[in-house]
Amino acid sequence: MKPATSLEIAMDRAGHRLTGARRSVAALIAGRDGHFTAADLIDEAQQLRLGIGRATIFRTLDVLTSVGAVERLDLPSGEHAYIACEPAHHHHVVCSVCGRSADIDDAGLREVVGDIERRTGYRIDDHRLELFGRCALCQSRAAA
Amino acid sequence: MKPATSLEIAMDRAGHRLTGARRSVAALIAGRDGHFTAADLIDEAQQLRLGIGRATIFRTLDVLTSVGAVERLDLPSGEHAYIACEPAHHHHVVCSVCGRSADIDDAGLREVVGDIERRTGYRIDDHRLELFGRCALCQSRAAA
DNA sequence: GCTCTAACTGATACTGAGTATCATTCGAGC
DNA sequence: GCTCGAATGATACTCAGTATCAGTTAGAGC
Repeated sequence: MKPATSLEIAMDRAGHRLTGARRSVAALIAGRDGHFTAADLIDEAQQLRLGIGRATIFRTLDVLTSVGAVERLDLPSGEHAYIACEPAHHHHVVCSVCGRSADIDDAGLREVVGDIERRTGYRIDDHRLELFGRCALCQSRAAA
Repeated sequence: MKPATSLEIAMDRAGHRLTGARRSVAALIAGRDGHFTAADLIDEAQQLRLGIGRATIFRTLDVLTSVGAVERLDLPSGEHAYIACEPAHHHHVVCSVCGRSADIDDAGLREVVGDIERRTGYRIDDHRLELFGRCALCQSRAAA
């Protein structure tokens, strides 16, 4: 079988098999707009009677994360959520009302990190910036 | 009883009682250099036979977090760790070798956030920046 | 198309973090 | 000292995530 969605392509390229279960999970993720938790997918799979095991969903999320097609983020509540995205270094702005998110590139953060390295003496290998707020739509809805 | 450490002062100020258990937990935290997990504290309390329950340690960490004397951070591994710090908005650089951390102030991030707001249309209420790398000491050790 | 095999699967059991409950204890204001 | 509500430890629970394992399947090589 040939890969169809970008999630499937990403798994295929990395040498992972394209099984029925993985396609189903990819489709569930592709049908989502904002971020989602593993529990969300498990619930949905159960409701749709896809016959996919809990463990398989976790495993598929791991694969997609390692491939870079999905990124894990930590909500302020401490929950672990996932989000489908392009496999390049970037960050997310998450709307705390509707859950939708937008990708942002480095946005001048590289300079900030360089400045911090200079001031602290640390050599920084990795960083995560997560932003939480309200998207334009939810703002105008609240104003109305 | 009068509060002694800064952690105790923070709890006292916010109107929380200074109990024996809370003092013990505060002492455990004060005796730590870098970040730590709830499990670390529970283990240590058990080894020292302090007679503090698991639940109490979680509750005390909650109190300290709500008071701002301790901050929760998410390690790249997905673990939840805590770190004692000043109750002002700032970020952390965490050494992935020794676990020690340094506080950093806004470091020009405010401008980056403002820029992102302009470009995405989001109104950003909250942000988290976490940096992981190696501290100066661990770098020179690795070089030797 | 058929065969073969390692990768993958679902079911199940397990672990470990964090929460809820509840009778008992205790800090601190009077 | 007394009082009372906040805090406690023990216990049981929930829920996310992992380990195991026998059975299944994708897809490469023929």
